[in-house]
Amino acid sequence: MGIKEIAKEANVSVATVSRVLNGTKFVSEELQRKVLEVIERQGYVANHVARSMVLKKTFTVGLIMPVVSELYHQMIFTHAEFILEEAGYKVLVCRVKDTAQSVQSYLDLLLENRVDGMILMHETSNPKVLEQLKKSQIPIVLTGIDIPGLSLPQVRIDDYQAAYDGTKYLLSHEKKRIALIGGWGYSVGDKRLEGYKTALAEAGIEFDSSLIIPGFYTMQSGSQAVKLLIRERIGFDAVFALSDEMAVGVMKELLEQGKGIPSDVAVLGFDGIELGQYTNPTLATVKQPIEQIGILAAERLLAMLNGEESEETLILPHSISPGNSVR
Amino acid sequence: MGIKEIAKEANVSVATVSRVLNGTKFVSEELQRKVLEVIERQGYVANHVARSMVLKKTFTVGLIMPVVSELYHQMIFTHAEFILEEAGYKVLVCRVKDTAQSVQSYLDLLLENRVDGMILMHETSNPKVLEQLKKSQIPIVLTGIDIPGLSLPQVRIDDYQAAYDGTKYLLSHEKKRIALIGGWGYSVGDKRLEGYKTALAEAGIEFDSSLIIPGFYTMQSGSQAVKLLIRERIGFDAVFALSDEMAVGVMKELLEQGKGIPSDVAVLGFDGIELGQYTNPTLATVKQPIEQIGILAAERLLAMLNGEESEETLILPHSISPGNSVR
DNA sequence: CTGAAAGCGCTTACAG
DNA sequence: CTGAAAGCGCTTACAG
Repeated sequence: MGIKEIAKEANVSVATVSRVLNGTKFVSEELQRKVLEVIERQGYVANHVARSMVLKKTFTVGLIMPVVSELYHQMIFTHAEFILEEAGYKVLVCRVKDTAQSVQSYLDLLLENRVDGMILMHETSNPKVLEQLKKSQIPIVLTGIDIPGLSLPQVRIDDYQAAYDGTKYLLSHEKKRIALIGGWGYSVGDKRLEGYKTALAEAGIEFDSSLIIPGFYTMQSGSQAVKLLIRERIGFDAVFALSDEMAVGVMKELLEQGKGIPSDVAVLGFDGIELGQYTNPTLATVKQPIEQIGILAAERLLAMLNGEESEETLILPHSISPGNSVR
Repeated sequence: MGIKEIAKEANVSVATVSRVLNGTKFVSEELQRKVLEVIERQGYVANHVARSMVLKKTFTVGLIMPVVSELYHQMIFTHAEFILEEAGYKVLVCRVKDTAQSVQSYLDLLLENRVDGMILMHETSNPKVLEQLKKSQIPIVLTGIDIPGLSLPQVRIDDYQAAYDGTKYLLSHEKKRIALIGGWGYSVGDKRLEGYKTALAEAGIEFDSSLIIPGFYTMQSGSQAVKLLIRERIGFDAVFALSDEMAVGVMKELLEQGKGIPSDVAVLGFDGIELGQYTNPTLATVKQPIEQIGILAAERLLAMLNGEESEETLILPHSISPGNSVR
């Protein structure tokens, strides 16, 4: 079953078995053949948990991500995983369902399981978690998020600028009453709100807080936001949803309420997931370089896993992706 | 750093530290307090890989799933994970990108990492893999799939019947030329094809193989299937896409080609993911009990992890979920 | 090139 | 109730 049995049956030492298994040292062809033969015949399966214990390395990376904007996060994960897997790492995914408390427990979980590094895609302001992150012994890269005051490397876009550009885009289409749907109280959302405000101010349009609607970055919450706007009789000629998934919900609800898109209401999304090209109408959106974010986050982590230091923030370019929802 | 340091500092044995850590045996309040104090002060983090080695249990479940029909598989994963997590298990996700070879290597990976059990959502016909699955020492439950000849427990719907019912539904809406898009050569797809054929035969409609289009269960491939049908001038008044994601691609392409849905072409999906209610028009679909599949698969696995035997196949009921894409 | 032995950080019979 | 010690399945200096 174990290396010991293999060794005995092949008439060699466990050291030799270990060496042919890992190719760490030269082993004579004869012994190699003998060992391999026994391994094959016995159907021996190496025990990586024992291996991890002595190496103090699990070849596992922890990934903490929120359960909203699934298509966006999933795509980042997909690209990051591809790189990590190629480098011999597996990934332990933690999907944060609810509150900050949950980030805490996932962090503990990953640490107890001795992941070699972490990709963090979920913001938190929990001071205890922040403290833990700060004195983390393992490399961590923040992906798509910014946790101010933490000197960890980041890979993301400039959310302020992106929202500013998105808002400008809507303004350039003669929109005056732009509802903004997003999650407030977090760094990313708040920065985007600032970008929106700045663009409005520059256009000489007064900020109206009744147009700022809280959303949970799900299709359903996009739909609810529109319901709210209409129920409260808040006039609006555009919706800027801070995730494409919310935008999908927004469009569905608008159509259901008999509104034309974009004739009555223009809709602009955020993220640039594939789905936006398959909706009817197609979705204009502020596009994040999703693939690049995933790849670069993984590569950055790998570099750190290989001993490189990094605190650098990598800001990737966003762009406006046109669609029939804004015209 | 380790339990040994904690023990020394608290003036107790490592056994005692282990006991208060795990609550496995009664420890006097005084020692307990002392140990806890040191643990807290030192910020000790338990090492679960060492723990796993001696316990021969990793509290990890492996999940092998395809990278297509992501929203469907993701939802099953979501529900299964919820149950598993509650029971103290974490899950190691393997997302199969390409061929059968890849299932093989993921299987090896999971076995080497000593997962306690596995949920398999990806079909395979690779004989070596089949052999490995057959003599698996750990519990495995097949989820949403059927691998004939393997006496492993399954949780899924009756794919034959579901496709039969879906086809009947389209037929009852006076559709005569129903294109079927799916993946052939696999158990699930082939069964659905049989259901389709039977329904057609019962309705006295001759089977036309030019209406059977291969697809990869992605939005893009749904779109391509429609392009193919139109390019080849194959007349059709309905499309039965064997995943909702393909159906979304189908609808997008139909609209783009100026076809009315359902006036010119009715579209029926398969799976019943949330997105179908957010498309325009809303998607009629053959609905799988996704939540139940996920939950029951996880519960079944947990039961086996607790020593229960099971080879039972659990067939869950499907249903037709109406939508404006079929009227 | 190969092997004996120590050690990775825990858990748990076994004694006391 | 508590502790000394063996052992989980590996890797790797250290000798030879």
